Amino acid sequence: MLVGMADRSYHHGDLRAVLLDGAERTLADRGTAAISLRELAREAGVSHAAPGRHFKDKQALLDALALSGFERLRAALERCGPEGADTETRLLSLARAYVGFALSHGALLDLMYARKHESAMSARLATAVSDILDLTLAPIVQGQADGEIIEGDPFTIAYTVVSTLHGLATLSTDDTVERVDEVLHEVVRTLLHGLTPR
Amino acid sequence: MLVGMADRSYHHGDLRAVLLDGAERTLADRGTAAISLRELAREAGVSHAAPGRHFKDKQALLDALALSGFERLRAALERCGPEGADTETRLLSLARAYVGFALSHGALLDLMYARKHESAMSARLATAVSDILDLTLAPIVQGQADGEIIEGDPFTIAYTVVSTLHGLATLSTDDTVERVDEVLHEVVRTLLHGLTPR
DNA sequence: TCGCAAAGTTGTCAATGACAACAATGATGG
DNA sequence: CCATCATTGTTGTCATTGACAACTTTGCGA
Repeated sequence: MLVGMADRSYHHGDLRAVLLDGAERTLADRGTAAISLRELAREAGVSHAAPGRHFKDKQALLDALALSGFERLRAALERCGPEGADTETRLLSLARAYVGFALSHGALLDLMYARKHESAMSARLATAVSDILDLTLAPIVQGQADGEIIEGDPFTIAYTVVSTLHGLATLSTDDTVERVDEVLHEVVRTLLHGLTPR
Repeated sequence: MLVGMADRSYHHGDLRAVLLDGAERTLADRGTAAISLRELAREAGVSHAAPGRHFKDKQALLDALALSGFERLRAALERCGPEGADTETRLLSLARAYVGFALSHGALLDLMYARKHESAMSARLATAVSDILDLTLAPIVQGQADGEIIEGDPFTIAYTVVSTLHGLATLSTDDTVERVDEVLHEVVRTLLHGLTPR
């Protein structure tokens, strides 16, 4: 039985990652409150105190999970970026990626933006949020260079865009994918052209 | 000692409300995980099982708290509405109220939109969200009637506006009030006039 | 190879949420 | 007026949990 090296001796070798995986699964289908260090330990085939070697706290594990979420969200946003395209295409692509992440990792997104992280970790999380902001900054600056986006502090504009995407992603939970994509188009259109008649 | 009728006999008379108040205080300064039914009971001067008479579950208490949050948010949005004003003024007012709520009740807002409520309660919460949406629908419809807002499904437009406000409110936690108000203006301006040059 | 740090183990403790069985209270209707 | 009975609170108990302390195994590097 080489399956997943189920029978290791003493040293697990990969416990930290296994704990994070298990925590994310529990988070996704039973919520944050259902995450139990002891249960994760049992599932990993390890003693109840073993998780303590990798996470000083339950909160430390949640923080690590949040950080991992930010890294994956950033990767998804980076991956989706057609750099050469026009501003509308780029924004639509970003919006789809963000909302897509929210739809498939809703509970994780909640955790990522939860206002309860440890102070030591919150600096790293702030950096992670800032990285996300930077990813939307690029299309804005490019758009301004091309004359497709109005003048103004690009940081503020990017913040506006991220706010909108994040709000949309947060609210897009119960609706169907079709409905979400419809609203998503409208949101990007509004961002670019506004609500007032031209 | 008549202070707060500290010595009632057997029947507390107001336990449910006291528990909710205590839970909200704990939520605000120590986070959701720190809410303990037993601790709330102790603070209320009541036995450890008494909360069970009012909330079948810890989750039931959290759900009730979320619902109360939605009611207060709705009240704040209703209260702020200068009905006669132009669209920009109304939207700015709504945005200030929403972000103001987020700044003073951040953890509660997280709880309100947390993806983990009981199915029985989630219907009521969905209604609460829908009520909020309705409040932004009014200015949109009015704006359309006045020719200040473009044609189009007012529900979709309102959804867009709420998304933006909610995203802004969610992200406006660490920043200073001045910064928030600056971004808030930019967001409303963008909503109305768009990011592309005219 | 010796020593030591990393990683895992057992044992324990107080706190918690949930539940069951019981008691006090006060409202209602006969 | 008072018997009944639902409401609300109480005590007792249990399994689970997070945290910690003390100890062991492992493997790496000086």
